[in-house]
Amino acid sequence: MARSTRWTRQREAVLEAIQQAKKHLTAQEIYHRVRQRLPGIAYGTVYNSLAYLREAGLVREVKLGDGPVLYDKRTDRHDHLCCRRCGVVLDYKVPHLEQLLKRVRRETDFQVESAHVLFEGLCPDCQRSRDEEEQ
Amino acid sequence: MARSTRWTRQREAVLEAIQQAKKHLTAQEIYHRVRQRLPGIAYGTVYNSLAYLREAGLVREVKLGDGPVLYDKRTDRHDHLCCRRCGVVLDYKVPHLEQLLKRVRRETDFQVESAHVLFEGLCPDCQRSRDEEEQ
DNA sequence: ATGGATGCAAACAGTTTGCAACGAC
DNA sequence: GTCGTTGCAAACTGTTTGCATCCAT
Repeated sequence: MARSTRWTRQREAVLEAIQQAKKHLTAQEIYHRVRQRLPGIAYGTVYNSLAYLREAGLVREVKLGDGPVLYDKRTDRHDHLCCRRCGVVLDYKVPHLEQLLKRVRRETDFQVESAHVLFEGLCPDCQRSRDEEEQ
Repeated sequence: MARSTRWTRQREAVLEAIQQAKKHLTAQEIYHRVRQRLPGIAYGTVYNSLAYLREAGLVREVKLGDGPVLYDKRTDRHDHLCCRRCGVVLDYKVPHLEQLLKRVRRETDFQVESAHVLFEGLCPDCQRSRDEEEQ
């Protein structure tokens, strides 16, 4: 239970890196981007900042099962599509998820609080690449 | 692309450990259980066996985002409930998932092939523990 | 007898931790 | 001035890899 209070240049820079990115970033990618503004920042500080920002509800973690955790500027509940060939990640919000949660609560003894849905398949680019290879 | 062909004592023992377990096992748990039958087996061999069994469709990996991969004797498509307090994992099959896949295919450019749903909440035991603490 | 699988150990990736020095409050 | 945060490095967990030996075919 960290009782984090201080707003530092490092935390600000990490938050901005995530908010300015056009895609979901790994801690490593954040580290390299933030280093251009704060060349002295340490890896540990990036992780510390990410934990702080997550607890503060300013960013969200995305865990895909494979590879490192991704950091997402979008903080509302949503789901993801992941390309099994190139790994690109897109947002997608499963509709009426609350209905499914109610159903699971009814059918099981679990007090279900949330759900994460991960779709896997081929992104548009990789569909094209595969089509070309097959010709 | 490994072209695995040989059925060894080690692979048989790893498969049986998974099939006899009443819960999903980590590689470490499998290692310790198999060691009672084959005391000489190496960690690397457990991982090798698990990769073989997964490719052969005899076991399934369960990735919960946190912690090590779990191995599941159930090989049909299904989903999981995970307790956020004690980590216990239960199976649950989301109904009509194919309908949702079709919808996602329609609404996105992705060629969606599969989905994994992870529900989080409190298992019955942890609901009880929490109720006691609050009294 | 062949070469895929094993046992062992070292390497690896991602993340966390310990601690003295620093800086936000 | 306090004490939470930083930078640095070492530790840690889970998994993969390299290689000589072994054994399933």
